[in-house]
Amino acid sequence: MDQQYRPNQVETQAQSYWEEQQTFVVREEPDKPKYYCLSMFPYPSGKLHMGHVRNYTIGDVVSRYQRMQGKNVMQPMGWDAFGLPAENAAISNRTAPAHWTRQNIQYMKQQLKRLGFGYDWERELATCDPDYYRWEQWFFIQLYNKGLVYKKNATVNWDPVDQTVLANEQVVDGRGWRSGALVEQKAIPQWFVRITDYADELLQDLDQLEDWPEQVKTMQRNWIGRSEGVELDFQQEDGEGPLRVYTTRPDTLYGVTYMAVSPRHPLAQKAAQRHSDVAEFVQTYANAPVTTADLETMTKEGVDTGFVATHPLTGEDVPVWVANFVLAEYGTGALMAVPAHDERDHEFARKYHLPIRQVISPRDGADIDCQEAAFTEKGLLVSSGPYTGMTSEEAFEAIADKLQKASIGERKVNYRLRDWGLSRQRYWGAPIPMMTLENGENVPVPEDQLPVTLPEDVVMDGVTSPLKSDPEWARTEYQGQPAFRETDTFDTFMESSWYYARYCSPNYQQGMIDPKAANYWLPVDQYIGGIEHAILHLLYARFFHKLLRDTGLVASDEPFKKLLCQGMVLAETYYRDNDNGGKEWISPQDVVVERNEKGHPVKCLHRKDGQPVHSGGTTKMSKSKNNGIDPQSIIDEYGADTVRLFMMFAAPPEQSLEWSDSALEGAHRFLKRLWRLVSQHLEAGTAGAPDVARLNEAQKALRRKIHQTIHKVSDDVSRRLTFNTAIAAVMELLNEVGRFTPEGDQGRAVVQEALESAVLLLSPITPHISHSLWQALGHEQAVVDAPWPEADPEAMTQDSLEIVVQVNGKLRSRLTVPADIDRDTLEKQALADESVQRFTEGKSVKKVIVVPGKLVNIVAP
RNA sequence: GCGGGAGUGGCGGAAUGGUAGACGCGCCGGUCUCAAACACCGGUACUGAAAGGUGUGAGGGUUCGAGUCCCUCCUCCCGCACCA
Repeated sequence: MDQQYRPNQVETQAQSYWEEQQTFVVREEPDKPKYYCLSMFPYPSGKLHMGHVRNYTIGDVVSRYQRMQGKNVMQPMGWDAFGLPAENAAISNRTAPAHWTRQNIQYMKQQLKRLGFGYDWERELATCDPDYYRWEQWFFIQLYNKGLVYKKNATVNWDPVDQTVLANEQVVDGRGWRSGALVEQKAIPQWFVRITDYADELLQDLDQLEDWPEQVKTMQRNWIGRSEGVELDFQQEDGEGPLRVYTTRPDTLYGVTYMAVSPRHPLAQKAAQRHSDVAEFVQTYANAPVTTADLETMTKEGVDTGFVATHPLTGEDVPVWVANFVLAEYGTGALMAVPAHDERDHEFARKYHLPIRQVISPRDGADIDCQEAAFTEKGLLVSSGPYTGMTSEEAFEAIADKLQKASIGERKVNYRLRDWGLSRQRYWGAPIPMMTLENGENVPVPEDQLPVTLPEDVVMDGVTSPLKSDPEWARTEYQGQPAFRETDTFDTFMESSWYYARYCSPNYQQGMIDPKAANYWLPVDQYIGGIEHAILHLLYARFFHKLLRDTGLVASDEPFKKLLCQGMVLAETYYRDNDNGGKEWISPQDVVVERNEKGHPVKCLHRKDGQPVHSGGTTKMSKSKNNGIDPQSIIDEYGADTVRLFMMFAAPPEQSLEWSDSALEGAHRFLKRLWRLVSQHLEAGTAGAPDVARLNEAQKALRRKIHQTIHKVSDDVSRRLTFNTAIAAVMELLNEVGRFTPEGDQGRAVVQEALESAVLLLSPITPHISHSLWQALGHEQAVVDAPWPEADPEAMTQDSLEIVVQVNGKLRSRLTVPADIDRDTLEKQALADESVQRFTEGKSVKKVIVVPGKLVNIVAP
């Protein structure tokens, strides 16, 4: 074999083998256990970034491992092709979004192939293809016919200069990113799907997802935000009937000292007509930022409407305020404020000198001062009329009953989750298949007219969607009468909510999903993607799966059995101060770090001019900080295996990963070392399997290490998904091989076994070099088709063990003892140990704790 | 603001309640070389001559034993519904 490791040659060779053999093309094989491994598909933004490389390497490692387990593995890939960036690129490059997108797909596909990922490319799909989105349109109509879709007014960011709707991302400090105009809120009719109908099931079924990270499930639970409370009326003369509020704490009803409504609440609007200060306030917040984050970080402000409401139990007058922190969309858009027992109400009451009335006291009788701070726990009722003395729980029931009997309130389950708004006023998306008749009635596009195709040959002016600026596109007919097409397109989350199911039968023409294929492959066994998708994408996909199930298209309840959320890819940042007070960011690849003799960094210099630069800390790779590393240049220089190995070794998958040029070189060095060890071994030809009975101690020890490594790596790769520790274990094995002197046939045989094991264990991570080395080690069958090695328990057994001896939990000695030592003997030996006695001298031994095979702890206080 | 994470040598990280720092990077020393690069071998938490002592963001607690579990706090990161 070649003495030198030439990654380019090795990788081309392996890749053409897979291509010729169609290694990764799969179909349903009912007799074989299936494994569906899915990585979140990329948005075709131009070229792969390091985050993609990380995501897809993890998926490929899992897939190749499962394949070696004998599974029928499907690993598909496709393109989340609709979205805002294509429109922006189209404007600046003067190309049509479709053209730009398809060009990017072509380039990125070739990059993915260069990285050696084992995808079944016959299943490739792009969401911008009419063959894909036609089924989405079809499905939307099914939902419409089931009554799960409805139209209502909802607000959007409106740029009054460009006369266009802006995405939240396009609003910077309350202004349109292009025009700079102050953004307004505008209510327009939009389509919604009733995800709240499924809120309870989406919540309940989280318990089924045993192999999802607990943190993701917790985030989804909180996002759905189920709460049990009471909706009740405060009589009110000035509005359109009583003022209805929702509360989870009816036990605090006697502590209500004011009411607060959202600036968009009808009562606020009414008060605005009468009082100029209210009008001004409502006006200010009508155009206020819409994101929840902005809303909730604003300082809490309000104004008295001058209206009063009547307390349903005491009959007292309660003032009604308008407050900026009341969410129009949650509950009834109005709340009863109990400043003594709610922190936000408390802060607001203190600011506007509203009364604070304590009605709950702590169960343990502790002294509290509600004027100083809100007491938000449940407890015992005080100053609450007939309910005084009850517990919060008792009072909840009693007060709810009372309100219900008087027909002024009822128990109500509320969700923080809101229905999913599907409409986007943009061009580059799937057209919503609806029409409006001249009488204003909305009707779905008849099925035989699907798909409603998006025209692709368009010119973007940067302001108006081509669908909206061309009146001819919308003009159509419905049963002989004139009709107008919906010019809004779908939220791109629609496409990414069911792509995993379409991969099972990507070319199926008779329907959305071929049930036979879907029920073989689904659910996805392992799903991998960024943590940033923990809530929205993953919740929408779970919802869609239940919709698919209820339409009879899939049989399972949940789409993704096991979930892995990988961390971000970070890199060091460097900068120099500009003349104009800004910062000039310098690529980490242009910076040399000088170190002192202890290896501590002392200064950072620019590679080109040798002048110092400042270190700006480690952050997510981004254009703005100029700290992105292009994967392509790294692949060109070191090869795909080195990049894959580095990515898997530098951090466990859930954590963020810091880019490091020298660690990358370390990964490359390791592969060169592996290559050299194999090539040195093969100078004397291949060797057969060792004869276990004839091994000497050193050979037995190396063989023990081999099987311990197989055991550890198997667990790391399959159960823990900690590829970093798996690689570390193989490195340890190779370090031992390097120290080992092969003597005779048996010595060479053990080395052969060690090298073969290392190649097999690494093959999911570095498949190309493994392909070559496996061949060189004398195998006809390609490594990709080889089975995963099994650890031999016999080889792992040890005759003697090292036991740690502690005195009062501190390490004092180590004993080498026979593996089958009994407890008493071990205890005696530990107590007799010289360095143990130094610490137990003059003390009485109270207790001895023995952890078999591990440690002895002597308690002698 | 709310919700979810994370904090361990000079750096990335390991330690699945039981030896803190595996493995790698960096650095130091050595071998090879005319020399350099590559490669290989050895060392490397801090402190101390040694015995030992001290160390996992800060403070408290549970335990024979805590980086790991619990409470309070600090810092950083992610998400917040029209970025994907």
